[in-house]
Amino acid sequence: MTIWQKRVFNIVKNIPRGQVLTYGEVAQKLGNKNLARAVGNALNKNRDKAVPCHRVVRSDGRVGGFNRGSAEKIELLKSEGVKIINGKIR
DNA sequence: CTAATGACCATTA
DNA sequence: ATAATGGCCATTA
Repeated sequence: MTIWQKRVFNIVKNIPRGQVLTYGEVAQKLGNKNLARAVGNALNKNRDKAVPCHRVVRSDGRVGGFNRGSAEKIELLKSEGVKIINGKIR
């Protein structure tokens, strides 16, 4: 567990149910929007279900990756009321 | 130390 | 609309 992961998780942990943030938005909350890639890198290693890492998506509306597969990520989001059309948010 | 990798993003063609 | 490109940063080999 690195200090970077703690910073990322603290943001992601506060995402309400049914809401999503982009990797870039999370990066901006950390002070620098260029951290988007590193944010995904941290979430990739997360296996704690207390942090809803499935609520972080890409800026182009696609869901992005997931450690258990993108399909599972989509199902989780749909079960929370997030609308996904043709693999894209909204 | 360097180099490669990745759940990204904005720009360009 | 899609595809390629360059850049960004933390982690890992």
